[in-house]
Parts: sequence; structure tokens; C-alpha cells
Amino acid sequence: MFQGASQINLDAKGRLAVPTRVRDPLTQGGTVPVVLTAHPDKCLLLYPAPAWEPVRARVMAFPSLDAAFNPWKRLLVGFAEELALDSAGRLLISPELRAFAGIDKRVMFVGQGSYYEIWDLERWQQQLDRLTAGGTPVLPPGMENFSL
Amino acid sequence: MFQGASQINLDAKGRLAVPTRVRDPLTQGGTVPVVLTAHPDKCLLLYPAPAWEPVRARVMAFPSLDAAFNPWKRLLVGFAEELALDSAGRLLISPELRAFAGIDKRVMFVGQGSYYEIWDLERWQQQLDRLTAGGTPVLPPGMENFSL
DNA sequence: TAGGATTTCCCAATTTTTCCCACTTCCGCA
DNA sequence: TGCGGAAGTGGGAAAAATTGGGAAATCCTA
Repeated sequence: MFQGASQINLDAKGRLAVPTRVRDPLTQGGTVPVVLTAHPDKCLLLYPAPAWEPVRARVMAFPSLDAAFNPWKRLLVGFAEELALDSAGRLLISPELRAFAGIDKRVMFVGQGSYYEIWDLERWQQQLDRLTAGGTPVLPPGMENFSL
Repeated sequence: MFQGASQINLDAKGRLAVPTRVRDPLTQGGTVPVVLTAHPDKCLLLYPAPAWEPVRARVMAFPSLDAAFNPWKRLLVGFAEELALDSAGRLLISPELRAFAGIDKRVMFVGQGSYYEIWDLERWQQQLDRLTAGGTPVLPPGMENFSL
């Protein structure tokens, strides 16, 4: 169960140092690769390869004649890359994915249960501000009675 | 049932000394870890790990393709960290959580039933002022008939 | 096929983190 | 009022991790 946020700097080669504590859970001790893909909110998703498989299968099962699904399929499947961490636990992010997510140097690495999200730091703060600014956060339908 | 407010100073390393009286209730005598996460009001929430589990489970059950829930999941799950107190009963708060809550040195540690809130002292006083200043505190809907 | 450029992989030093110990202060009790 | 114990506070040393660089291999082009 992935959780926790880390601010990370990419190096000059576009490599992202995955936080030490999550390397083993992500790669199951180095035995499995990871999959990096794109999300409509302009962040990247990082899965252990075995956890990505069922997601990909479900996306591929979308009815391909329904035009509304095609952009999702293009994004989720089209951008997916299977990668391995290097010996120092770093991930080389392709220029295409970096461009998509607006990632340059400073990123936020955020656990979301079965995957991690990778955000450009500035964009991360902008989407946080939408929730935390304005005094009263908007509660989506179905969440009105949620208590912490 | 956690209650009571304590003003605490973080040390130079960002460590928060948990008040002695609440250490055992929080960790059940040192046997369980605690979970620290973020709240939209820009404070931190501190749970005994077992008490956090059901909250996290409910957040994780949100429909993930519904964009309205994603910011909440990113906040509550994304910032969650499972921690242990050190041998002196202190909690090392990550730079990410400190930055989110605007915590620098002086904090207020406030019991809230099933969890504790950790506030930057200045921000705590500001939100207190918003309730106590202005003569007539605003009553949220449903609280009109509340009696103390 | 050879040269050049790019990519990939790995090593190693500095920096950071983590853990623990010791000193000082505060409070209770005699 | 003094002593004992406990708790708060700060510091330091060992271990681990990040970061940058460098060498080798590969690919592309001329």
C-alpha cells in the first residue's frame, strides 16, 4: 500500500531517484520491472509491472468503437513504458513523458495506494491549492458525511 | 478519546516531542506505529495506525475516475506517513509535511477525539480568531439547535 | 566499415539521515 | 530545602543514500 509524498530533484540526465523506502515494495526486491504511464491530470503513474497488467487489460477491454474511450486508451496505454531502476535506484524518464507532465527538475512523488503519482512540483501545488484555498473545500457528492 | 492542547517547539532537526501523557495512548505502550497525514485546513493529523486504517480504506474506495475525489485522495493518502516515536518520544516530521502545514518551530498539538491535530502556532491562532472575533460566530447548517 | 555521438551502466565521494547517548532542567517527594 | 527520578533537549558518530561523473558499449551515419 503506497503512501507518502517526497520532493525529488531530477538530475541533468532526467533521472529520478526513487525514495529508498519504496524501492523494494515497487520492484519486489529488484525482481520485477516498473511501468510508467500518463494520467489525464498531467501527472505520471508508476506501477509495479504486475500491478499494471490488470489495469492495462481493463483499459484494452474498453469498447473501441465508443469514441469516448479512445483518448483514455491512447493516454494510458500509449504512454506506458516498462522500465527498470538502475543500480542506484534511479528511473530514467523518457523525454516524451517528461514533456507530457511538464516535468523539468523539481517533482513530487506521491503514493496513491496501488501506484505512485509523479508531479511537476509547481503543478502539484496548484492542484493542492484548489482544495486547500478558499476556506471551504468543496465536497463531492457522496462525501458529505465523511468523517476523519 | 484524545483531547487537550499543548504548545510545543520543534527542534532544529524538525523533531516534535509528543507530550508524555499521550505517548502511551497513541502508541498503545509503544506497540503500534502512528500515522501522520495532511488536512485541507493546512494542519496535520496524527492517528494511531490502527485508527487510521478504516479512514484510509474509505478514501481508497472512492471512485478513482471521478475527478472530484482525486484531490482528497492525493491529500489524505498521498501525504500519509507511518512513523514511530524515537527513544525519547519524538516524531520526525518530514520536510514535505512541515512545508504543507507551514510548520517551522512553534506548533500547537490539539486532541480531536480519534486523532490529534498539529498546527503551526500562528495559523492556529488565526483560525481561532476567525471563530471568536466578529462578535457572532457563524453556525454551520445543522448546528442551529446545538446546546452546550 | 569506421567514426562520432548517444546511451547505458556502474563506481565512489560527499552529503544526508538515523539512531543513540549524555547532559541539563524540571518536578515530586522526603 | 535537598535529593532522586523522570523528562526535555541537544549533540555526535556510524551507517546509508544521493549525486555526479566516467568508462564502456551500442547505435547511427557518412
